[in-house]
Amino acid sequence: MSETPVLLERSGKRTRILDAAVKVFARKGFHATRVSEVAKAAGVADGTIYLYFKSKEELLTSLFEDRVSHLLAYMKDELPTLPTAPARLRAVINMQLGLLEGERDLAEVITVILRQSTRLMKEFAAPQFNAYLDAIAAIVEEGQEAGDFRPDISPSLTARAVFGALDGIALTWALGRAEPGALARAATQFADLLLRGLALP
Amino acid sequence: MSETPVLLERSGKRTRILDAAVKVFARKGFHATRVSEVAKAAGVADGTIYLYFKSKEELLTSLFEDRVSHLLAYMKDELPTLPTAPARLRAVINMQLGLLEGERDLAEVITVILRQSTRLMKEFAAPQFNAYLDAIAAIVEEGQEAGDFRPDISPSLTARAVFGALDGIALTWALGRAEPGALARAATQFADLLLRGLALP
Amino acid sequence: MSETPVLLERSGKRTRILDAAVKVFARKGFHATRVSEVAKAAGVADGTIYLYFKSKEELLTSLFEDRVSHLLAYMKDELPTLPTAPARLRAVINMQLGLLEGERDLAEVITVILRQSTRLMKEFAAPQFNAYLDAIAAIVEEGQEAGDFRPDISPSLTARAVFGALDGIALTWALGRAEPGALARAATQFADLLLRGLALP
Amino acid sequence: MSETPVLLERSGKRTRILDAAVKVFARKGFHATRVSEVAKAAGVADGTIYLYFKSKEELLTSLFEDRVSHLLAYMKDELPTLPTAPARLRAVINMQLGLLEGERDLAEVITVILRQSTRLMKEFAAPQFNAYLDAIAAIVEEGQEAGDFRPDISPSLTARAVFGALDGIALTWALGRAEPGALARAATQFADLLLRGLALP
DNA sequence: AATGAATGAGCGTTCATTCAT
DNA sequence: GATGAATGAACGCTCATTCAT
Repeated sequence: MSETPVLLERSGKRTRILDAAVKVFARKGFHATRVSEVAKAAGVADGTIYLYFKSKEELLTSLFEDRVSHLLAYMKDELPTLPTAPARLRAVINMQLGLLEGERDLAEVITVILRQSTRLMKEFAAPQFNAYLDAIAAIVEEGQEAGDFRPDISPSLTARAVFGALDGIALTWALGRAEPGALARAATQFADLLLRGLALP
Repeated sequence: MSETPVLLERSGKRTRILDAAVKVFARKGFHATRVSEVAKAAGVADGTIYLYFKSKEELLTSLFEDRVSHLLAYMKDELPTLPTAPARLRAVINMQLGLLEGERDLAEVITVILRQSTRLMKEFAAPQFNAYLDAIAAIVEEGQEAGDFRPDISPSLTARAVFGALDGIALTWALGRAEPGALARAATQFADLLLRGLALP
Repeated sequence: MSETPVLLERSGKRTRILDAAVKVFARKGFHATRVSEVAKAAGVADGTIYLYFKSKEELLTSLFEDRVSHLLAYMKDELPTLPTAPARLRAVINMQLGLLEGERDLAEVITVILRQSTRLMKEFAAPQFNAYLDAIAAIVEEGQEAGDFRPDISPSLTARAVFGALDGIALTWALGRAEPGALARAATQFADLLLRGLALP
Repeated sequence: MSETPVLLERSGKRTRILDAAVKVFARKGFHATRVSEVAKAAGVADGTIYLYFKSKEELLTSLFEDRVSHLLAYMKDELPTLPTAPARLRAVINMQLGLLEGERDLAEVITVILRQSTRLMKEFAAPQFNAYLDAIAAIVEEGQEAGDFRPDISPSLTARAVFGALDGIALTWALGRAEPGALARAATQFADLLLRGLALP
């Protein structure tokens, strides 16, 4: 009963292309991947990719946006409902690692591939990245004000350390160390480590 | 008996090329940098680069090896002389951040550029990276055995988190956030945070 | 028995496409024009164009044929009714320039765009072009036999010069030099110049 | 004894490429010619062309500039030394046709191929073309003031007609009509025709 | 050793054309 | 007939690498 879709999208072709892109990018890296390889993996013609994405680079961008949108939505909607800063911090940790659990390819794309396009990294990812850091720093600050966290540690430094630690955990996991399913356990342990470190003496 | 390399090296041309490479790679990224640009920045002809390095990729590899060799030597020679695991962990932190302090370009190359060559990342950097992680994990393990660190946290996880946190700190610093000179302060704060987190209850 | 085309044509869609093509070709040139642009300007779908024309090139061909058919018909039907060679030559001049007067786009298509497809120029336009030249040469020859024109000038050369001159006049007019409405005046002046040059001493 | 050349140019590689380009462009047209075909015809690698020319389009531009520079130089240096307007007009005619005599390929490039790149035609060729027309118009005007030419014919119209006629003559010659060597004869006849037409009654 | 002109494989992207609906 | 999403062949250009000097 529906009229024609707004633009293309009848079949899940866009989705198929994105799914193919994660796989191929993860295996070969961004620059070493030819657009025609993504097309073949997606089962579409080379040109079809350009009906859905402006360029190879935009394909990577869209991938990132598409997969991370849940995460950002969660940050906006769910986090504020948690009562304390420690709970919120724990939630962020679970979320960032949970996003990747079971999606090794995606993990590799986000931790490694995304950094392969300098332009993309500086113009596109950096702002989102900074916003994410700011959100974490805000939680730390609130915890300090509420007396949950020791006040002598820079929230911004903490944010960067937390993000980096999670990224590092995901990176080694993606590159093949650590057993599958380990991310959940890692999340708990890291949260313990961090919250203990942040606790008042 | 001399440690000096077998070939070339008289004129320091190899060094000039490496120095130029750090600068140009940091500014433009690995893939976006043309070999001819490095040549021009080093004041040599394009072909000359190939007298000292087998390929553009090997140029990046060599850069990494050259700059990180101090760090590895330090790990082998100096660390064991420190009496306790906490002291050794603190030293590693100071070292990794200290390597980069004052060398923003190098920091960017190691935190960002190195990941731009997938092959390099997987074949070359990963082993060294793992060795580094193992060294950190060993310290944690020793600390746990000595009763300095709580025993319920995976040394390997800790290693990855520590490396990632330091890398994340360096990354944001390299990309322009945080004031210059902040790395030293960051090192102290992070060490406090970490050691408190690791301490026995 | 009807002269109307066998297929299609009811809706005047073919005409709409041709009209759109003149405009777009004139503005952007043959190669720089995308079929989809003509389609959009004509208000039809891309594929529709292929119901009326076999290819982009045939679109240009048809355009030429369609617009020039009047001219060729005129040459066959009206010219012979004129009594003298000078009168016929003057008529040809008025006709060739008159065809374009008020149709700047068409003028540009014929003087410039037509030459942009080498194949079209050599295989399609050349024969028609030669027929046209021959017709002019015939007039000159008749004039020489009738004693109206000096006999020492090659009719074929004259034909080429006349066509070229008219084409050159139209070209500069189409490209923006010379005021609108100038073509009629130009026709008269050029006819004076030519007939004087051809006259017996 | 000479030092290294200013930029490349040791061998006549630039010349070889231009020579090859005239031939291939003339045979296949601008758009239908692949850069690799020009390279092969010139006996150089594809990439070499880009050491001498910025783009395929600039190759055509350079061709035009290179070949027409003699003509422009002649217009500036020699024409003014001729005593009367009729002599100067005759000289222009001989020159324009003489440029092409014996260079059928060049003739085709100038009369046909040059018009195949719309951008080139409008941005590059048009100004030079207009300058050329102005030069011819100036001669006609001088002739009128000196009483050599009838005053009732527009110099600018005449210039366009002359250029067009010569272009048309060259075009048919280039496309295969008219015997070789005919251009010289054509020049004389056309000059007679034109000067008679311009003469005072 | 040093040079830098020359090489040529490689690839992102466009767009005329097709065809399932 | 009409549509427009899909196709995939085609090509200009770049740049790491080589090698004659």
